Amino acid sequence: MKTSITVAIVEDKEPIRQSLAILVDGAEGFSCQATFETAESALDYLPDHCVDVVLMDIDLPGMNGIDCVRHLKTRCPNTQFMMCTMYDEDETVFEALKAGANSYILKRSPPHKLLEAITELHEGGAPMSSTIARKIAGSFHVNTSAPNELDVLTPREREILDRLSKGHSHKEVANELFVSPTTVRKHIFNIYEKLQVHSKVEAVNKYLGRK
Amino acid sequence: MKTSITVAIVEDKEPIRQSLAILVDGAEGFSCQATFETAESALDYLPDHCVDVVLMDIDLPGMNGIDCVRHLKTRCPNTQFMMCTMYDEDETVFEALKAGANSYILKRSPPHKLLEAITELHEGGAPMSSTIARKIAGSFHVNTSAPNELDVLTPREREILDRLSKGHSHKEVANELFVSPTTVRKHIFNIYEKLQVHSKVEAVNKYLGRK
DNA sequence: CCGACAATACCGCATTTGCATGATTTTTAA
DNA sequence: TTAAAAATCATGCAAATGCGGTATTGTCGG
Repeated sequence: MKTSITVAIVEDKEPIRQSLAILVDGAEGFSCQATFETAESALDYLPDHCVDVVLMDIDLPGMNGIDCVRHLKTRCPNTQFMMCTMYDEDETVFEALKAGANSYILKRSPPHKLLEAITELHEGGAPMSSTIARKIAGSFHVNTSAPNELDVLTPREREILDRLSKGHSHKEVANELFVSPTTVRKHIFNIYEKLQVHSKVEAVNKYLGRK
Repeated sequence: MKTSITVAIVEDKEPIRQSLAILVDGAEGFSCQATFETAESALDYLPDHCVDVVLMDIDLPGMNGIDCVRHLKTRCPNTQFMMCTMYDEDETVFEALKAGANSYILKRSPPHKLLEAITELHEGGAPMSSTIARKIAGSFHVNTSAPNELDVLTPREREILDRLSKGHSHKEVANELFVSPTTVRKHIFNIYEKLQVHSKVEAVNKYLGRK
């Protein structure tokens, strides 16, 4: 007989917490080990009683679910965290992933989907509600049709800018490329003109695509 | 009667292409509009005959599937691209997402899963094979247990570093903060010592968390 | 109370950098 | 083939920067 997936639930609203617990505990192969009303109580208990999966609400009184995950993840590295919330705002999603969550599903998902997701999470997947998954995938997309400012630079200029971006000085770049420092300075001057900037930091910011 | 999801397939290996086409065309609600052996032939045909979903192999002779997506995405903005490949290497996955793919599944997925994924993709989801999804989610994770180098900085130093990161000079920062330029220089000097760097660009790189 | 630290400020020096002007050679594109 | 663009190098100046030392004031924890 294979052992059940152990689950904990962090959710402040009584009825939801109860029904989640009943759903999990009633299903074959799942075992609800603990439920918490607050992030603080979860932080108190879970580090000493690690479970396989934690269902974490985000909108909690006091500490929110994301910060709770951030703290727990370091103490329970083998626990998987499933954010379980009403909202699908961009920032919340990405903050949760940064904090260490491996799954993000909306509460409106039907019960059987939730159990499926828990299983998938435990088996090494990262189940996401479809709108969330689309957001995440889309966040990588870079619009190639929008002409990149850097296109106006020549390959040589990009080469030099790349080394500047690593913190190298005029002289260092000159040595690396086996050219005169004055040549490098000339290139940098040209780069500044093309990018409409007046210092290394500004140029590097544009190069690395941060505003 | 609702219309079928129109599909195109780009896959160089004959048997796989055939069986995918048969699978898609044979299923209720799906219609395989075209199949291609190469990225080039797909680029030639698809812009004038946009479909709902394209199943794209990555490892193609000539142009690879990722570059093919990059080009097609701008011409068929409403088409969804599903990368469909044997491998799950990190770089490939992220390059595909950057190129505009919304889904990435491994060929070893069973047929019914593939059809499910096409439907989910068409309905606004971003179906991923579980190992892929985990990679993507994990790519956001920042290890908070590793003490942040920036923690050694005082609030004032961070304030100054933040302005430096925007490309401001000593003097500008001094004016913004209503302190003497020499004070700012002293702070910067201290920052350099704490972060073990020797130039603005290096300091800003550390501040913005880019190596 | 005292020591540690943060924030403020100044002086000075050598180097780096931003900006201007000009020139030669090679490569690329029209 | 001819013109434009890119890459190379030089000279010079003024300002910005990196590095070192020193000093005053205020805050905070032991």
